[in-house]
Amino acid sequence: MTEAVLTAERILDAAEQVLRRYGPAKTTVVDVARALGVSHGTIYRHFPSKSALREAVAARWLHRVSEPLQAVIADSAPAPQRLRRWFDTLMGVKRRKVLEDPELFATYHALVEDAGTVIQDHIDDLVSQLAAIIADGVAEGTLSVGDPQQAARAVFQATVRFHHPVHAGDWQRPGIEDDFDALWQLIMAGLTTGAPTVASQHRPPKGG
Amino acid sequence: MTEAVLTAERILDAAEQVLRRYGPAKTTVVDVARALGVSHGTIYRHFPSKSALREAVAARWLHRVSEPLQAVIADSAPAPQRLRRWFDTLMGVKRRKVLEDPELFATYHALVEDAGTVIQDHIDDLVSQLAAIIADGVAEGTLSVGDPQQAARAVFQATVRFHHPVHAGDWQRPGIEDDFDALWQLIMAGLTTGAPTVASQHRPPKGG
DNA sequence: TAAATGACAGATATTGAAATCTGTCATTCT
DNA sequence: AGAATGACAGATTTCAATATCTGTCATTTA
Repeated sequence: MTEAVLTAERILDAAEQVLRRYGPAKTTVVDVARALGVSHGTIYRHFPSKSALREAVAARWLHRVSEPLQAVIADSAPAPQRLRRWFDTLMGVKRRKVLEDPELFATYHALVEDAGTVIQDHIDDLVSQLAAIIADGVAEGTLSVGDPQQAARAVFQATVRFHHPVHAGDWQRPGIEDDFDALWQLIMAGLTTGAPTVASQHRPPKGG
Repeated sequence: MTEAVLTAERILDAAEQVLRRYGPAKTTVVDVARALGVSHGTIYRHFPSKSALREAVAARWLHRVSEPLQAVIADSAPAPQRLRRWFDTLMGVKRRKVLEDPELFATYHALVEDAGTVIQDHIDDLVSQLAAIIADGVAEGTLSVGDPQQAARAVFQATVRFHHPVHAGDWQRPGIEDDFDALWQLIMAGLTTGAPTVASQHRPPKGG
């Protein structure tokens, strides 16, 4: 029946299908193998363990999130507009995913949660994209910050509620768009003030 | 043995003890009653249901968080300092709780999670406190924002990663203090720029 | 008579035996 | 030979029988 050679890619496709159907808790390697019409031992020729397979699925999913954002960076609009569009795109993609299929979204979130370094790599990627836009803004004079990399991290953290999956429940609330607009106003004000590079101006007491 | 009259307060005390010992999943009304040396039916004369009891425990816990922050507001220092101290206090309290007894922290977090309106009330309380400080700052000329209430909401959201319990895992990471300093710098820059009152300067496309 | 009890019904949780899963590897297939 | 298989051991999960829990209320206690 299935003529094509068995590749890691095909296994990932099958794994996605099965995960979509059974969810992250019930999906087994045997299920994935059955979906492909092979024995489960064969899967282990391509992935060293079940969790490696899950990680690969998670990584591919995250890549699908970060890829469309590259297009925004390539754009020639001024940095402030691109920055806003970058977030609108990021939030739009995630929001759409939750609304369309909350269960599937939860599935991928669970996958990512115990996927080792995959999340951190993804976040680093996103922050780098932000830093690139902010650096452009500094170059063209539309933004004014000391250290674009640091500013990018700060902006990413400030917006956590609007893109981190644990807050997905909030994304359907009524006032959420106004909330983001208010936050955006604060952030843009902060990014156009010409902040110094050095970090700490006042340290909290350390001991417990 | 136990001479004192049975009050709601005493039940809450006992419930806390039992929760501390058994965790939120294993704690039963029977356990709480046993700890007090009464029958479980008696508990229901003071609380209409188990979840009402849990809510009351959660509310009391949250109150213990928001109360010490009132002292910061009463202080006479300039608003920017008070604002920073307010956050240092809030984050300090939470951080200490997680470090001292992560399991107990998780217990209370679970309690609060399914405690109905209790969380929202608590957040509203905190944001009001922030708004008060920011309004003072505007009055004394050390801060400059259009709408203190809106600014307070924005600041609270921007700092979510540093006080929302779902992010507690991050609080022990090495760079966390620098992260907050960078964010704080952005926020303070935003709060001293004299932003307009109206919210939206550019709306994202709505449809999916 | 106001507060507390404890037996009860229906709902929920625990438990341990049986079934299934993961990961390995000697063997089979092409 | 290189790829795939499937039986196997130990770990994990399922499932149904059993026990416990929640919330009520007629009765007891002080």
